[in-house]
Amino acid sequence: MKVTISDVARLAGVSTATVSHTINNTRYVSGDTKERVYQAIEQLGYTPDASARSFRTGKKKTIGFIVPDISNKFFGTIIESAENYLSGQGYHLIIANTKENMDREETSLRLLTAGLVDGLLVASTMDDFARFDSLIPAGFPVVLVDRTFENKKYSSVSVSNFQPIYRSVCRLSAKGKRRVGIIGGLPRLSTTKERIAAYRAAAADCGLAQDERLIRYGDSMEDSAPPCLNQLLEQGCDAILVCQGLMASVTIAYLRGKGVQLPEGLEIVSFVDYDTHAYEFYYQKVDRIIQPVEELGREAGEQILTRVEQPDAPVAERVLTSVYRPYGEQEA
Amino acid sequence: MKVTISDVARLAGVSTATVSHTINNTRYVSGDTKERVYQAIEQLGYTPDASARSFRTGKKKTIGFIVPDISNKFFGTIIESAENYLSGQGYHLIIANTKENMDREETSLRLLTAGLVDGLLVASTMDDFARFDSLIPAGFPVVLVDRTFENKKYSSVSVSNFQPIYRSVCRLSAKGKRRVGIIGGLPRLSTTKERIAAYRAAAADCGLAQDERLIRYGDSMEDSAPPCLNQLLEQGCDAILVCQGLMASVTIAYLRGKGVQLPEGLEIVSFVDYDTHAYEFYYQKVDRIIQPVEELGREAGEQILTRVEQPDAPVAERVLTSVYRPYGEQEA
DNA sequence: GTGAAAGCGCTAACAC
DNA sequence: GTGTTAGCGCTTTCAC
Repeated sequence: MKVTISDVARLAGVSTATVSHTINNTRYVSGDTKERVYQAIEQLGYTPDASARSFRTGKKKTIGFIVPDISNKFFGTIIESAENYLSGQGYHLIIANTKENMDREETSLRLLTAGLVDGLLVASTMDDFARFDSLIPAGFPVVLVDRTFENKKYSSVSVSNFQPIYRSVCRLSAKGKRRVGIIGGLPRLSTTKERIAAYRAAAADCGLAQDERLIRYGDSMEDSAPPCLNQLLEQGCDAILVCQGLMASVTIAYLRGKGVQLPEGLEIVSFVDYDTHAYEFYYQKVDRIIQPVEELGREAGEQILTRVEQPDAPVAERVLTSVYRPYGEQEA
Repeated sequence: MKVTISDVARLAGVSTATVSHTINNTRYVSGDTKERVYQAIEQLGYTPDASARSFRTGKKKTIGFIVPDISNKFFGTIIESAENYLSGQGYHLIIANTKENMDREETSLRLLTAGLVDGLLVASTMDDFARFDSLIPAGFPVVLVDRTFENKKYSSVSVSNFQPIYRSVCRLSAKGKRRVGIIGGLPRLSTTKERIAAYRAAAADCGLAQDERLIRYGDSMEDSAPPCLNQLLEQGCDAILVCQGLMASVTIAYLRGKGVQLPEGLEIVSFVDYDTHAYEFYYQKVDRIIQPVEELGREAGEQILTRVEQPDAPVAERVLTSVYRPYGEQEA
């Protein structure tokens, strides 16, 4: 049968309170008593029951992370980084995958806020803040990751992409490009909106063609890139920005397959979701916008623990910056 | 404050037992009573507390998954697939990342088996079965994923790689290749051992050079491939097998960077960890061994629930098969 | 068809 | 410096 704290107490000849305090270092216990307790624990092979403990204390030592796509290396890396931080702080990580589906997100939100986790990290796929908000119990610790809402009720950790997008459009313009296209992610996401806004602003400021047909939206899944790309090529684009890592990889591969020479035939600016040397070769003719993915994950971990441990702390909005790295330029 | 089952009972004018049974459909409740209970629940915004429930029942409705590298798309996809199955069955997934570190695995094993999860999926990085085994409480449901041990005490879901490796070596031999090299993963892993064994058997059977210097081991991280590759090129290899997806991608990129033409300059056989069209172009000159990654994840999910729900079921050893796809051949 | 009440294993007042 | 004990919120046996 299961070994409980009472078994240990009995064998050690002390009370359960003493055993508990010994284990948790929560009040003074004499060296001698400690010794006997540890011996009993050892002898019985006792392990405190985590669910009894969390039931009693109300602390689960667990954080939930709702992501749109676990198998996407961008999120995989964020998860890794968050998990690394959290496990170091004695927390566990529960993962829920929404596949960019709002109903799945709703279900996960309901399940995870029902006493399963102490706090929630969410890379939301919702377009509607009110809907999202209605699913979070009052006072429940939440940190938005990567994707945010206009409403700043919740803490967030995100990446600012305005500057690198704006800058790359200007550079393309200076190089004489006139029809610059862009492939964004899902239109409802804050990240996409921000990037498209930067693109629009820069195109206007630089006097480039402003044509809605130059703006295409994918869904960040790999198969969505080629159709967008074809449409942009039909529009006679001389340069294209791709706003998401996986779509960018596919785009580059696809262009090579078509025999398009980079950068002569077409200039590409690409988001890179993670830092890797693996595709350096493929990217060496492509301007890159490199997101601070690991920092995003760690920061998300830090933020959520702050909220869990100090629920009344002011809402924090942390914005990290991407690095813009034109091809040919050396790494810093 | 928190709304409990007693609050609901009081408002509905019934006992807590009735509320519980109504929620859980666990004994007959008259339509009328049901109605009142649901109304009270609605009115109070009651949600049953998950940790009280799991404390009481002993069931956490949660499975742990210990993986060596979350950010690796191979594991990311397995996790996604397992999570998809498990969430459909009402289970949650807790992730722990070991980074191929045995001590981290030990820590995770200890933490997760201490009443946090109902069962454990493990893609172990341990070389020592005894050590692994000693960390699992008697009768605790465990399913080994991808990586197995000689000892068949635990259920497992893995991929058989003997056949595709053997076959590709034979084909290379038939094409006149004489010095076929191989880059394996971590030497201690069952997957690596199996692949190297297949390579050795085939090299011997086909009368190829059997030279230990043709066998190199990486660590499945991307930076480990180039050194291995350089050593093999120095050995005058005319063909190379790469046993892991990420290392294969790097290898192909690296060879292109060096100006090596595939397959004329060097023939490559590569493991592909996941099904993607993204790199079709890069892979079109490379023989591929495609692992059934999604099936691996789903099967792992099924197996662990079987063990959780029927702890006395016989140990199951499920071996899936990889697909061998020489370049130029169409997909089935 | 429903209720009363006994705990699950642990923590943390409170008491001495 | 340590013990006693009251629950945390829920499920489930036993009773009617």
